[in-house]
Amino acid sequence: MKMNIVKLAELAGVSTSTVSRALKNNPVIKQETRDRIQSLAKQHNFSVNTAGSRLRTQKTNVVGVILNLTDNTAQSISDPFLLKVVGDLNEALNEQGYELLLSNSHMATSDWYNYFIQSSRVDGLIVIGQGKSSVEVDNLAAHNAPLVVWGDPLTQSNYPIVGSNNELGGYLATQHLISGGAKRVLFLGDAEHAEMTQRYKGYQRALTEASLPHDPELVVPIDITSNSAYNKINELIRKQGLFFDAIVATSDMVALGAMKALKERYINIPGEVGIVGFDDIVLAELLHPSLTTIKQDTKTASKLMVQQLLNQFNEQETASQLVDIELIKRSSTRA
Amino acid sequence: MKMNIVKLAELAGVSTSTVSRALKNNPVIKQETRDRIQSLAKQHNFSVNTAGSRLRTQKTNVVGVILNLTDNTAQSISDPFLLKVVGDLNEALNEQGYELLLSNSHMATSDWYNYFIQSSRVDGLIVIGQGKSSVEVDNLAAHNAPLVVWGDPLTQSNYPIVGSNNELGGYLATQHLISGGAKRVLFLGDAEHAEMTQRYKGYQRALTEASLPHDPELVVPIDITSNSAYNKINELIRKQGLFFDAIVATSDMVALGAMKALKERYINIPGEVGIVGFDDIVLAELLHPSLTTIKQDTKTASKLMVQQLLNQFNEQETASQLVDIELIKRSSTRA
DNA sequence: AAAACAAATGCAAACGTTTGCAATAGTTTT
DNA sequence: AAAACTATTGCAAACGTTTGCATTTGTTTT
Repeated sequence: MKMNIVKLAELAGVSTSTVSRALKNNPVIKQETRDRIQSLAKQHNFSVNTAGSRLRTQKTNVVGVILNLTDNTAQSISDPFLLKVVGDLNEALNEQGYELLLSNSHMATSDWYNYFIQSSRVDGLIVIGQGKSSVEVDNLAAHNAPLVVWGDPLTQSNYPIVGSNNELGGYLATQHLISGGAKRVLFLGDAEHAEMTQRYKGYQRALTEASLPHDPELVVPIDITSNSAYNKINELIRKQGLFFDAIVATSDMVALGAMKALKERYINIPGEVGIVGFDDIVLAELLHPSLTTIKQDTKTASKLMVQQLLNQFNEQETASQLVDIELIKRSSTRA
Repeated sequence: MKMNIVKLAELAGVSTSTVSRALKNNPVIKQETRDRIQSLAKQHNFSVNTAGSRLRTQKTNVVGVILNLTDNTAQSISDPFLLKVVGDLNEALNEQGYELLLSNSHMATSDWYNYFIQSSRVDGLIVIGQGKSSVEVDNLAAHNAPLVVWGDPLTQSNYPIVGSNNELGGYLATQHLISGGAKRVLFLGDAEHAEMTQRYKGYQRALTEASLPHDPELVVPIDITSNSAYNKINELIRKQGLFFDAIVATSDMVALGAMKALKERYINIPGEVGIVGFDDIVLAELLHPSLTTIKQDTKTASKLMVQQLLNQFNEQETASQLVDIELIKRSSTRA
C-alpha cells in the first residue's frame, strides 16, 4: 500500500541502495537507470520518507524561527514588521532547501537547546529579537547550537547578530526633522532594548551636531506598540501641552499610535509636529499623511541570516552583519 | 557524547523500554522509577530524538500551513490579516501539541500530497485561501490527506472549509452604509474569489432590501490589494467624477488604499464617502478616521480549523464551519 | 584470451525510538 | 508453601533511509 524505497526497488528490479542513489541523482548510477527509477518514483507518487532519512543522515533540513516577544503578546505578535521578517526568512530558507518551523517565545518551553536542537527537530535556529533578557539565547550559544539572532549587530556576542544600522537610522531620522526646522524632537521608544539604544545614540548625535540641547523631558520610554504610543502622547499633551515639534518613533506602529493621538487633537502633521517612523511597513505609504520612515531591508537581512546559519552548518566563519537602512521621505515631515 | 535513550538506560540501569515508557509517564512503570529517569533526563539535557520517534510511530506532530497566494506575491504576502491568521494558528496548534511548518504556494512544489504527506513531513495540512484554481487542494483531498481550508464554508467540497459568514458581512457592511444615508454604494473586490462572491451577495441583498437599484457601474472588480484599490479609485474619480457616496471594501487593505485616494483629493470621510472594510486588522482603529469594518474572528476560526484537523486524525466526522462576524463601527461611516 | 582496470550495483549495518509479548519480581490467596 | 495472581521490567523487532565497502559487470590493455 504505502510506497517506500524497498518496494520501489522491487518494482525496478534493483537494490534499495541503487534507488536511493538514483533519486538523489548520484552520478555513480548509470544515467539510464536513474531516469528509469525517477520516472517510476513519479509514477507511483513517491517521495522519500523524511523520518527515515533524517534519522539516517542526522540532518533535518528544517530551521526553527522563534519570535522572541518581549512585550504583551497580543500587541507585539501583530506587528506587521515582525511578520514580514518571517515571510522573507521563509523565502530565503526555501531558496536554500530548508523549511521553516515557526515558534514563539511564549509557546516554546524555556529550554530551547533541549527542545529544538538536542531532539533534532531542527538543524538550527533563527531568533527574531534579542529580548530584554538573553538567557535562552545564551544557553543555545553555550551548547554551540547553530544560531543567528536578529537584533543589534553591535552588541558583543559569541553568535552572529544580523540587524540594521540602528544608530544611523536614529541619526538620519532626527537630522531630517531638524533640517526641516524642528527644535524639540521627542524620542519615543524603549531604552532597555539594544536596538532602541542604538537609535537613541543616533538621535543624540544629531542633536549634538545641530547644537540642540539634550532635554531629558523629550526622551519618552514606552513599549514598542501603537497603543502605548497613543496613550503616552495623549497623556503628555494633556499634562504638558504641545511641548515638542517633532517625533522620532522607534517603529512604524509606534508612529501610527502617535499620529492617531495627534490627529484626534487636530494637530497638523507635518506642520506643527513632524514624525519619522522606523521599519517601513506597507502601511507607511498608505497613511495620510504618508509616513516618512527609516526603511529596514528585511529581504537582504533575511538572506544574510540564512547565510550565517549555513556557515555554521558548514563549520565556516561567522560574523555579525550590519544591514544598510534608508530614509524614505514622505509627507509626515517637511522637506 | 550525544545523549540518547540507550545511554540514558545504561545510566539508569534499566532497559530502553523502561526509559521510553518512563519519559512518557506511562503508569505501567513504577512511580519511583519514572521520577528517577525523568530527573536523570533533565539533568543530562535529554529530549527524545524526533527522527527516531517519528519513524517508529509514523506520526510527526507537525502541521503544514500553506499560504495559498493568488495575486502578486509581494502584495498579498504582506497583508497583515493573513499573517495574523498564521499567528493564531500557531497558537492553536501549539495548544494541541502540534508544531507549525510554514509554506506558501509559491515555494512548495505543485504536488502537495507527495511533498508534505507521503514524505511524512507533516501529519496534515491547513491551506489558507481557496485560490482561484483548486487543483492542488483537490489532489490532496483525492488522496484523503488530512486537510482543512480557510475560505468560504458554503462552497461545496469533500474537505472541511472554515471561514467567516461572508454573506452576512457583506450585508451588514452595506446595510450600515445605507442606514447612514448612502444611496450609491461601491463594491470593491474580486468577484472570482469565493469569499468575495459571498460578500457580494450580501451587498446585493442589502441593496434590494433598501429598494436601491443594482447599478453594475458600482461593482468594481480589483485585486485584493491596497495598491489596486488606490489606483482604481483614482482612475474612477478622474474619469467619472465622484459618482458614489460609500464603499464596501472587501478587505481592510483595500479600504486603506481607497481611503488614501479619497484623502488625497480632500474628499471627506465619512461626510462625502463612507467606507467599511473587512477583517479588522490592528491598523483599522489606528487610522484617522478609524475604519469601520467587519471583524473576522481569527482566533475562533483557528481553533476550529485545528479541531477539524484533529477530527481527521482521529477518524471522526468533519464539517465546514461558519464563523460569526461582527460589524465594528468606527469613524469612517456615519451613525 | 587473460589481465588490469573502470563502471555500476548490491550487501548489510546503522541512525534512535517504540511496543507487543515474554519474563521476572512481588504480593496475595488457598 | 505452593499456586495464582498482579506489578514491573526487559527482549527484540520494526519503522525507512543512507552509505562504506564489497562485488559484479563491462571495457580496455597486454
